[in-house]
Amino acid sequence: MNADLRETAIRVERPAKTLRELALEKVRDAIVDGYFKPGERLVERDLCAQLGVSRTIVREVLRHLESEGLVASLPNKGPIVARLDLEEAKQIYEIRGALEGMAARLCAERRDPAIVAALDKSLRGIRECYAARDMPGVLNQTSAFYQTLFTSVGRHVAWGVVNLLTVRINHLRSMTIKTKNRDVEGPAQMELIVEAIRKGDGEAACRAALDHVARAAAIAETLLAAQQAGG
Amino acid sequence: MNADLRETAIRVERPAKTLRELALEKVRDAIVDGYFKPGERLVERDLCAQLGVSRTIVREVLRHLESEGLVASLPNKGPIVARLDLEEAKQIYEIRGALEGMAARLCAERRDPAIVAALDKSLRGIRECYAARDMPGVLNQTSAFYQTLFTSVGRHVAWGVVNLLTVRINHLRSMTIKTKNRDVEGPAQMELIVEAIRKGDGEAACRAALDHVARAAAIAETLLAAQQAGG
DNA sequence: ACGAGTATTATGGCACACCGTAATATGAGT
DNA sequence: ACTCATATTACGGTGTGCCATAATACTCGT
Repeated sequence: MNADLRETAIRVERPAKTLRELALEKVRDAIVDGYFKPGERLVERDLCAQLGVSRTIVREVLRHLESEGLVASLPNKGPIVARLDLEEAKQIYEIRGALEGMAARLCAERRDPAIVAALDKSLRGIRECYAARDMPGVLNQTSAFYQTLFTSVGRHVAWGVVNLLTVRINHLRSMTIKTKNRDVEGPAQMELIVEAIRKGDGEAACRAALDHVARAAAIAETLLAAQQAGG
Repeated sequence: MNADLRETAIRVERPAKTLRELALEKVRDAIVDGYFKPGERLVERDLCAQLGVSRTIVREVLRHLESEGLVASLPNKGPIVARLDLEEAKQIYEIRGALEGMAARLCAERRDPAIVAALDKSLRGIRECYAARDMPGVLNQTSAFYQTLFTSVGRHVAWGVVNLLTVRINHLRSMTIKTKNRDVEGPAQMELIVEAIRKGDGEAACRAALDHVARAAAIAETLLAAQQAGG
């Protein structure tokens, strides 16, 4: 019967996802985008008011973000936005290097032109976003590039790990891509990855991926050091 | 029949850390140890009764375990114990290989006798536990071995990732170490890692670590395949 | 001005109540 | 007796008020 069809017409913007998931994304974005600053306290009942949801939801969201490493909980104080220290950031870049190198090698050994085509497409997208000064677009396309690298060889778990770690250094990523010359240097390094994969040279692909991450890490380290000194 | 037994078996004791942390560990252990079987539904109100805590806690714990990958949530059905499929397990072993190889390489390059001594100590512990048929001990000592590998070169984040992934394949680990000859083969492979580190040969250490994980993965794959076939 | 006692604030935790949905049981009509 | 429709139940999703406790702010008496 069309009963539910009729109901959907007047339905009150009933989100497909649960409130919890929506709230989770809101808060995560708020932290990642810097709306909530590192070290800032996240008061449950304040969040309830801001999000327009109940404490139940807020608490579950905070717990979730805690397990993602975006939120830390001080004993007898409550949750705060996690601080990112230089050492942790370096380790995250290092892990990304290990996993992205592995994925690049696997892509190369697969010798599938479709993979190369997909990577090329993302790479073009990155260059276009850079040209248009669309920095969020650059991040998205970069994520798409690496997502292809992992999922085209079926490495969904590794992609999940990389994603989990990446949100923690997101603001570093935003700063890194705005660095002078990064708009040509970054895509050039990714081009090397794609080329190695095109040639089926796993070793070179792995090395190129490592180089790219290492460079990003170096830039991030400089930024973070300067930020801690000057800020 | 054993309703009482089931209810009291994993009940939390109040003191010490927050109830939430205690409950989290209880439920995680219950899943890891197979007290809750894969695919089994985790009914919130039942868990409240079994753990002796409120729904608030139970829900936060379930959320946490969900983000750890130990629990999955079916839409409009609720949480169940996550099933582990062969493909996922293989990927987890692969990631462990990448990270443990990296850590082993770093240990070798550090050329610190204290690291070798600590690894040797864990290795001896493993052999002793094998000799005493103390299988939980074997797992603990093996964890200690790898913890040393990571944390002695300061790679706490990577160790966290490995830990996170390892709980998901814990029952495979338990089965793997009970395999015929694993009591001599496993320690022998770990000995190779230690030897390479002692010699300061990063490349060999990395390879040895990869070999060890690869062997464990192969055993696990056989077991899992047999298990799925046999039922 | 200082210190003790008190009020406020915030988290941790609990109990309950309500809704929607899915599964199951029940019952009425053929 | 079988089937279909309806009632009931089970359970997650969500909201809310309340209590205990710890930390912090405040106030008052000296």
